[in-house]
Amino acid sequence: MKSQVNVVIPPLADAFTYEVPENLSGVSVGDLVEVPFGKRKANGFVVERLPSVSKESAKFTIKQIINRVTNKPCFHHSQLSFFSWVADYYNEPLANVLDTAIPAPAPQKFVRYVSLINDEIPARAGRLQRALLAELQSSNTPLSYSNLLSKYKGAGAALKRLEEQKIINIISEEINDHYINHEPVPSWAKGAVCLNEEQNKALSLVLPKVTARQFSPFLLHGVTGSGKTEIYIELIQQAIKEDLGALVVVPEIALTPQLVDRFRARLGDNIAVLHSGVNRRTRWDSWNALMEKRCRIAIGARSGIFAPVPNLGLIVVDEEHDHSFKQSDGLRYNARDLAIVRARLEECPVILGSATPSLESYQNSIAKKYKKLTLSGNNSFASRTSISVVDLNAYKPWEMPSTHVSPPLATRLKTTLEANQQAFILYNRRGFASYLQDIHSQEVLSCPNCSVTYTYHQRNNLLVCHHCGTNTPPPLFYSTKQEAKLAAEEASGPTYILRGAGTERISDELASLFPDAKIDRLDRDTVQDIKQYRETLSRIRSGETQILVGTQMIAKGHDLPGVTLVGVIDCDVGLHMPDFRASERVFHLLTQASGRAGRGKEKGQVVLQTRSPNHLSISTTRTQDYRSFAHFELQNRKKLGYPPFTKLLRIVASASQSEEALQLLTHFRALANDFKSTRNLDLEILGPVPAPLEKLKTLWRWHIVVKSPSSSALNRLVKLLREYKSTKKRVRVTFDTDPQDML
DNA sequence: AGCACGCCGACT
DNA sequence: GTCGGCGTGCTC
Repeated sequence: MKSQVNVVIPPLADAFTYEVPENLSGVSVGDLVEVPFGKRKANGFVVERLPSVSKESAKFTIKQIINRVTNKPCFHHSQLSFFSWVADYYNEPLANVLDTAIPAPAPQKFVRYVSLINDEIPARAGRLQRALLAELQSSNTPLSYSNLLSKYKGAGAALKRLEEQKIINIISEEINDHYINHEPVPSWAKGAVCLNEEQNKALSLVLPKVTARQFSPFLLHGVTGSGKTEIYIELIQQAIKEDLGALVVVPEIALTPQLVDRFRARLGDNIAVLHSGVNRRTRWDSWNALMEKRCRIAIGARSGIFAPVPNLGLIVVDEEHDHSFKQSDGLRYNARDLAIVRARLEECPVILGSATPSLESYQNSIAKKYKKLTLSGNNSFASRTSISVVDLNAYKPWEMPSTHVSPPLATRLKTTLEANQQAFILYNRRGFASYLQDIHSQEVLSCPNCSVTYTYHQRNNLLVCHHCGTNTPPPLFYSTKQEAKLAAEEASGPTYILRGAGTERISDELASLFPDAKIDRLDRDTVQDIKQYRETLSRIRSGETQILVGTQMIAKGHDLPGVTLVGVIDCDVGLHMPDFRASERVFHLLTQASGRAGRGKEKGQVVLQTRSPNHLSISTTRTQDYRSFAHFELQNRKKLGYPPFTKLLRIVASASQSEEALQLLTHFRALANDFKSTRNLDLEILGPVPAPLEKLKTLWRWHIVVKSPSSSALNRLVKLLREYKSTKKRVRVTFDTDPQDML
């Protein structure tokens, strides 16, 4: 009897029924299959085996699956409830969730070995055959086919003949262990671990939950260097002992070889690493090793939350405050939030760890939804690092050693360099100048496709749009007002002057202040991929770089003992963004950056330059007072009805004709109002208004923001509005559940 | 997402 | 007369 299965095909929402042909009777849930689909072929995931063959429906004839794309399933049946939850919560087709979660299959790879099965040398054997047999006889293990081929010219035919004569055996073996790291674990990562009292206490609260296989969420609030990683490792060891798996999710940028080495040193090769720098083959092997329990620990970036670890004993989300856990296109999921959901479904403990917890998680710990664990590190960081705030309002321009470096920062840089120590200089803006402005008309040069100004980049002498990448050579411009005024007297027309700054400019200023220092830069312009990023960091580690200038990329949790000074050129960057999370972001950034100072033997120093020294984000960074920051900011959020006290839904419509986008959203607004009053729901509907980035890549954008204490009310609203989505094809609509930013 | 169908304007 | 623009609808 032929069986039937339901198949979902990205990006479609419906499931389609297919018949399983007899030669593919092994097809089961989790398989990726090729199916005939209309007049073409498509790939889809088998999500259901139908209990009995449904009676032939008149609506369509059921077609047969053509083939399996992979020879084993891509996910476990037990993962489906999680995938379905995700699909429902974010209102995306299940097929798209699977498409996002599951890595692209890599073709199978085989290695061939040749072994001797008969010692007799056939009389008719030629010189080549005899040579090959001699080589095989002298070896007591099978030899690599490809090695023989490269060593003996034309060996292929000879080996084939010998195989036919049953003198030798050629065996194929699948290679699927690319996930294993063969590099030796560096010695610094090894060494005995001794947990302090605080760590032991935290451990003792989580361990029983691992053993009991019980859902319980923890917030591990541990300052920089307080030993969070050691706790994770201890817990994972316990999980492994009990034959359970473990899943660790960290921000891509924090997933360094150093971090992985620390895990490897203690947990051996039982680890699959998943991040964007891993090639397709290795990623696929890792996925399958986890599927088949050859490997029990997954450590990955955002999409690692989907890793197929059976019998989960623990989920860890490190640096849980990080915004990169939210995917900002396609399936807009948040890996940190999904960690909680998955832990609940799998019934295991989950730890969210951070030195600066997100206000969402912190509020959950106050509300006793999460159990709070605290590592104060015995205040080692606080006592070893001094943070000072420099009020830029107190200096006249001519008192500044350079435009953006204040006297206190310059002094500390000088002593740091003299002591042969290293400095991080944070300026969270790329490029050389933020914009070019005409001194007569005040006109600012901006991108033709987006509603943002062009940024001037000196390295390639181009005006660049940071949103769509458009670039163009700059017109004639001047660096200072004096120059510009002088030039304006001689010529008519616009006279452009550079305004604002970026890391490129800061790097320049430092080079003229400290001509002998080795200065490096770390931002999206200098590192295009993970490899370059790591190279830049290793130049710091080796001591080659003395001053590293960079954007927020330099703030992530690396342990760089030589860095004793962290300077922030302008803390106010990002403070006045039209976003209710601006204060929180700045606080996180400043605190994380401060944490880079003094991780080694020497005492650390942090210099925060600002024009608003009394701003909460800056004053609490100086006093290292997370608690005060969180409580003040939570009060604000409560007053204004923002998360964590409400849930948000953001609806963005974009179109080449601005009015069309607005029209659709006006219609949506009416539908939402209707929905609200007929169902008597607590929804606050804001907009439509132009999105803060009103024009992006030639499209005009409008948005609606809906606030509600009930996420299910928002979810139902999206389901209702999606029905209408298809009516206007010229307008693109995206629904963002729990948006991280409003741009 | 593809791919086809079908209905209107502009041209070898 | 056709060619081709894209709006609409369907795919087991």
